Amino acid sequence: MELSKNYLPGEVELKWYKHWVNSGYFHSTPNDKKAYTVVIPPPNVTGVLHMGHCLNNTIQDILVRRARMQGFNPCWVPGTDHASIATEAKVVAMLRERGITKSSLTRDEFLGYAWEWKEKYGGIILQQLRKMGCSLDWERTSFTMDADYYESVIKVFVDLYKKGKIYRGKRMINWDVRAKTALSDEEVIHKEVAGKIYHLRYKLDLPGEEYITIATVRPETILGDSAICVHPKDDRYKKLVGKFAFVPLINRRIPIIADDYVEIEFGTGALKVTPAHDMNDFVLGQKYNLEIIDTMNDDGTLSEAAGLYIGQDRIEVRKIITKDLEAAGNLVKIEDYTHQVGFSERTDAIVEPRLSLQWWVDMKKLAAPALEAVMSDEISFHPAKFKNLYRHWMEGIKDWCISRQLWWGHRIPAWYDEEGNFYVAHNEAEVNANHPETKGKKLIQDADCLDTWFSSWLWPFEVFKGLSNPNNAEVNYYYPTSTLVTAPEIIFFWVARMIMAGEEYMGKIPFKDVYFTGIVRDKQGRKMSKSLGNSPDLLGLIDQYGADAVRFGIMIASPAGNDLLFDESTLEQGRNFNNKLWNATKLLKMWEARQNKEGAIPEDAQFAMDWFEAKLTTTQNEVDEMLKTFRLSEALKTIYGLIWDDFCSWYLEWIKPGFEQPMHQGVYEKTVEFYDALLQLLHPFMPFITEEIHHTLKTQTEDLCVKLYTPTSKVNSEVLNAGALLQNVISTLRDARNKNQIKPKDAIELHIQTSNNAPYQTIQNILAKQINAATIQYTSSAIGASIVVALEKDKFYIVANQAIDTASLKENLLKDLAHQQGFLISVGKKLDNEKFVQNAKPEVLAIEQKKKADALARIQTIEESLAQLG
RNA sequence: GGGGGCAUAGCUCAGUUGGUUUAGAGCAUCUGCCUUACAAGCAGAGGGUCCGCGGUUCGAACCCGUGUGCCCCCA
Repeated sequence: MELSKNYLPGEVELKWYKHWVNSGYFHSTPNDKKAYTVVIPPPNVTGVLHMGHCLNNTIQDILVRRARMQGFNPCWVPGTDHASIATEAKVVAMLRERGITKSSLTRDEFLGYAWEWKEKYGGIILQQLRKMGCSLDWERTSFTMDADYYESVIKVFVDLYKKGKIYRGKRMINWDVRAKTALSDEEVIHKEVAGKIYHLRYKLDLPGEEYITIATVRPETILGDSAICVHPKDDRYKKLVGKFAFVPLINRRIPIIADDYVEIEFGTGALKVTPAHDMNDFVLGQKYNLEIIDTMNDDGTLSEAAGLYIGQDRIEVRKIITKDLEAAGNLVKIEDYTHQVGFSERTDAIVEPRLSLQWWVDMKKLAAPALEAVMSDEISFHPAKFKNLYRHWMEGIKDWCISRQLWWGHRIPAWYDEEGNFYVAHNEAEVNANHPETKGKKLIQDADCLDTWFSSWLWPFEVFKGLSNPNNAEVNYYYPTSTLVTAPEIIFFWVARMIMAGEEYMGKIPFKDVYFTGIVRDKQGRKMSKSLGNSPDLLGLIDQYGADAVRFGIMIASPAGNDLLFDESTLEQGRNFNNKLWNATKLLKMWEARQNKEGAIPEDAQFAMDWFEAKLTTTQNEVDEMLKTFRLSEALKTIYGLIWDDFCSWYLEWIKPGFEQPMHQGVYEKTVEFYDALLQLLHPFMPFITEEIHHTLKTQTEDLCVKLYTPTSKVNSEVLNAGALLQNVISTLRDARNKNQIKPKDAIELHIQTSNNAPYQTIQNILAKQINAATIQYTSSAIGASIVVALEKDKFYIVANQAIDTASLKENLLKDLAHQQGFLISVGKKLDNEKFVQNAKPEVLAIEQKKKADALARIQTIEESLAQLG
């Protein structure tokens, strides 16, 4: 079979993915092997594959494939998240295109459209993961709104409510006026905004025309003021505390109070308190039992309670009220002022603090064991630096607002009667059963849904029906899972909460290791986002470079624990690496056809084989260690170097027969064996090409995908040293050739002056081939008219058909000499220091003494060479 | 405002309990080669005040303090 000039990934990838799935390699069922379980961080059902997914899922696939080849029973569970806000937004947009408004539909009608959308467009991302080669168990695809899953979410709500860990409370929440929904703090994006600060004077309830001036960035909220607050130590206002003032325009009488929350230096030092429309003012209001006047409707327009501007949007009102205040003589001045304003992550509307009845989870009770699990390293974070962040957050944890004013999601299982009583239960029948007084009464279920994270925190066990079918064989086998791979930005949204849910419902932590990936940024270091348009088209890249190259490119640029600066050039590097592998295959296929079975294996080939065997084993052990500690990028770099440099550039060249000469069968077979071992090592990172070449090399009895790693043998370090010496000599002599402008085609004669010929004799055939030497001889004295090179204690004389540039030779030797002498001085300083000799460990002392001896020997060699040059 | 992190070659990063030859790799750069696997390649080279300052130590890229500059999270 003729192999193509370059590697062509397209068909190969399709072919093998299909084969792997059809062979059932990715499907797992409990057996007597040890489980290695990974649950995918479920992408939004609306999602399309982006660079973040690519990184995240490549890492998971590497871990899972490696586990498979190590003899574990790996189970990687795919699935999607119903993503209530994002999906509802998509469905609303789809309906708008069809000329339907959400408000014209009943809840059931809307959900009908939503499911229709989900079935049609949802989960595209799962198809895309296949293109990347992800070895997911597709027979286990889960969705956070599957029937069983849905029931479990409800079960958890009811259970936590019964345990007193869920409560209903009027609290300040972030309100998205456009989506008319509550947002969690994490869904609010704070941005610096250039605004104005308004100084307004309030008439005091005292005889005469006296005023107090406050500063505010939100003049439209004065209609909801219930107090003015000053600092108790502020001399300007001390006499006013306990007195009253009138809110401008509406003349409501409000008290002047004192609290050290107020900053004396800020603004005028007097703060208007509007408990219904500011988080901090709300706290003050609670403390001083102030009236709460909610002046805003859920769409951001002013309410009846405002008294003025009813029905107009708060942003418009700001302009109008400013004019009216000015006309009324209450506006003192306006200054420019830059401050932080919260925007909705989803709709970009300015978020309004608003009082609302919401459902909350009391987090303090859940957080304690989850904090302990990470602090005690029962769960290990990689990199460990995230432990600090986690601790800080968990120690200051706030209650979790879990209700969302949406229809797509898990509906809150609470029912209200007409008197305003409410009952939490799994369903209405249960309410009637538990509360006989409700029978016959009209009950209405809470209209709101639960926060999406309230379902995803059950993911690691509910994908195995750990809650809907407790103690089933699967959850007992697969849970706790092994490793969670996720982005650091959802450490609180998701990771922390999964730990809590795991402890609460399974009585066990949900995973042993958490690997936090970096954030994918563009070349300029900007986070990739839709709005910036700096996100490349991943499927296009896969088409262009192949999935293996994309996986390579993204992994080689992903230092453990750091962000990844995505640059397409690493994909090119990946493609080139594919091609390198392909060409090595072509070389081996050529040798396969030219085998010679006669005679013994040549001595130099035997040396090369022994050396590579040792090198391979050493590297396999290194890679093993790196993967154990999640240094994936480093592991890939190591494998890349082993294949490109050690195998292709050194080993294959060392065993390469002369022009059109045969290759000894023993050497050929060993080399195929080596190559296969390399492919196996690389397979988790680049699954497609490795599988393809594995089968191209020879007829195989099993696929690489499921081929078990064999334990490594002991390393012969002596042969490793001999190989390193050979490489060093070759490089040094090639450098000398280059510097003296000896053309690659021109053969040289080499004379070696050494006190010990033996190490050179074993490698001399390889050496001759590698530096294009016609002859290699040993000498005990200097060779005239030659290029002299000093290496360690030995000297090399190159005789070439070429004029010798003594000046540049001398220059090189002098440079080397200066370096060695400088080194000698630094070593000498240490050894001459009595305190060093007294305090240093004996082995350190020995090393320093050896350094000194080596430096002296090298200096002598160089000086002798210089002397010979005259 | 509170908290966390980072700073080593042009770029991206290694550098494990302080001593492993006056710091390593990949990419990029430069020089020479179209050498029968590979120019998507081969061979070789150059390139660093380990952010500044101070301290601990016989010895600091590494430990401590401080300054500067970047990044992230929360308010």
